[in-house]
Amino acid sequence: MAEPGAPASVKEFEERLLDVALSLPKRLKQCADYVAANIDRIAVSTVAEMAEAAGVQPSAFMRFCQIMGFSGYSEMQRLFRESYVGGWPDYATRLDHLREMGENSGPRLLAEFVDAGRASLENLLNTVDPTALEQAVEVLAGANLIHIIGLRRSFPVASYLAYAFEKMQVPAMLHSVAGRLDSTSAIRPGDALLAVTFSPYSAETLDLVELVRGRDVPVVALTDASVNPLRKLGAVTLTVSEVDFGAFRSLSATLCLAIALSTAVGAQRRS
Amino acid sequence: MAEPGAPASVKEFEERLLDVALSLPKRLKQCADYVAANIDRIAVSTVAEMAEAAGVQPSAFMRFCQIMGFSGYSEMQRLFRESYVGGWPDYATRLDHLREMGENSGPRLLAEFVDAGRASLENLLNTVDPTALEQAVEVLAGANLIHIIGLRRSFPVASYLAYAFEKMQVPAMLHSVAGRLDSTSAIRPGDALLAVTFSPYSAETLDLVELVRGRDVPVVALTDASVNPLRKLGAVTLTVSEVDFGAFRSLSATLCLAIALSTAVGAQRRS
DNA sequence: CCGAATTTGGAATTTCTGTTCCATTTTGCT
DNA sequence: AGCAAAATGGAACAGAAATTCCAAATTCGG
Repeated sequence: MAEPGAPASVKEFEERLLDVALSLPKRLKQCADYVAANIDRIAVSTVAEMAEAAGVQPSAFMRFCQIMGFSGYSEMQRLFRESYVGGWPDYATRLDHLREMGENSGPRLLAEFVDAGRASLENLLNTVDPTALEQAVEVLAGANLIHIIGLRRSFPVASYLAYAFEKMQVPAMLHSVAGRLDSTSAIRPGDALLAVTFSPYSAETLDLVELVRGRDVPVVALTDASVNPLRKLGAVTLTVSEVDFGAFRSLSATLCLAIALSTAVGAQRRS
Repeated sequence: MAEPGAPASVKEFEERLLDVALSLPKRLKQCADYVAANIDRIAVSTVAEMAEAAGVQPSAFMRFCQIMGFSGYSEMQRLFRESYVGGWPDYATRLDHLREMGENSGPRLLAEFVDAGRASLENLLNTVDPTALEQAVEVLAGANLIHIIGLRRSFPVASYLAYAFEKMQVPAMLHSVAGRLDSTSAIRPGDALLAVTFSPYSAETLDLVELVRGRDVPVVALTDASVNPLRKLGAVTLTVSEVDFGAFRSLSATLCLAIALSTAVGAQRRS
């Protein structure tokens, strides 16, 4: 029953996985990736479930098990069922557990930020006005070229938006102040500006918004709840309030809105 | 399928168990007692195994399941399997359906991404190894200068890290390939490299990791759970598994980990 | 102590899951 | 481009597990 080369522990299993993963054809690599990311599911799932979740046929998953050194799925599953040591605590208890750790230890901070992030996401659905969101999608989908600006803390968001648009082949341009190369003349009628800014608002961003409004270019703003100058300038404003922990603000909610926005724009363009 | 009076959570199950346990005949009481003491086995055992361990016939155990309000063992087991994996529905297929249905309105997408983000964050606590995290903090806190690299999809994360370190006055340098200005000679002994990369891994990042490993500079990698080449190169690896669906990858969990990591490093430096 | 009701054991049945096999497609090489 | 080898998808098969059913055993009231 126990194959000669079969991993005898979860650790051995992981090592084996690393070994073989790189030289695997497409479908089998999918299995390896899914298993790596969801290793704890093996104990409680059927082949059919695993295969579907990995996006392959059950037969492909079987082959994967055999490559890992087992006679089949059942044998592989046995390894994980046996090493299953009583119910993993649920999210809440795990969180509590991590919180009890040392003051500023990494795990402790992680628990706090995860919690803050979750709270932010929950809030997000309440604070974002659906009408404004659809309006924003409309504006951006109708633009020839989408200009994106976001500096300092907002820069990660801005760069993510640029990446997402590029992926969906939506014409977009990321403006930055690197090297003081303004590219303001690239912003032309028919375009739109997507500005990301949070208090304290950077002057460069506000200046740019003001400038393009003067050229009748529509502006969509991703910003926080405080009353800010952007609304006055006639921007479609999407409000995000992040729950912060300590002095640091997670960007979970902001990025989530950014993905939703860019995906919606991409979808609308296509149709 | 779902019986009207069936427990919908492990908690409800336990309550119900207490209720019925006293008024049970001998064999069924045995079942109740064994289940009470080994509640976590339900997820990974067959009826036959449970029955034998409880010292009864399978049919007796079946009757016990029915008394607990389920249609049979399978239904009871499903409750425990689902609670074990923290049930995150299959977002890949869900988004697939969304796309097929042409349901791409902004608000609808936002709700989906919020949900996916929340699940990712919960999962983060499972996938990140606390020991590895502390090790990573150790390595980075001890470095003279922290070099950060992350391209394409990982660039937002890398730039966020650079911003956070700067805010905390931790010496850090963001490497980019803009203008093909490699700054590899800036990486010197005593420094550390923080690499952010997700499948498909960019060659530039892998090359840089390999290069600095040759100089005995320690590497911390923020990456996904897919089996990847970084581990082999001796990097401290922090794994995040997030829902990946083409361009639609949320970065909620990744950024959360990034903040926790950078904050912890900042705190450790100060002390 | 007898008889009805309840509980129990175990075999028969059915459903579902793991596994295998082979035709078709894809990949890699000359 | 054409061929051989490898990989893949899907359906058919085998096996194991859940479930049911009923006869035998036990319990309990009279």
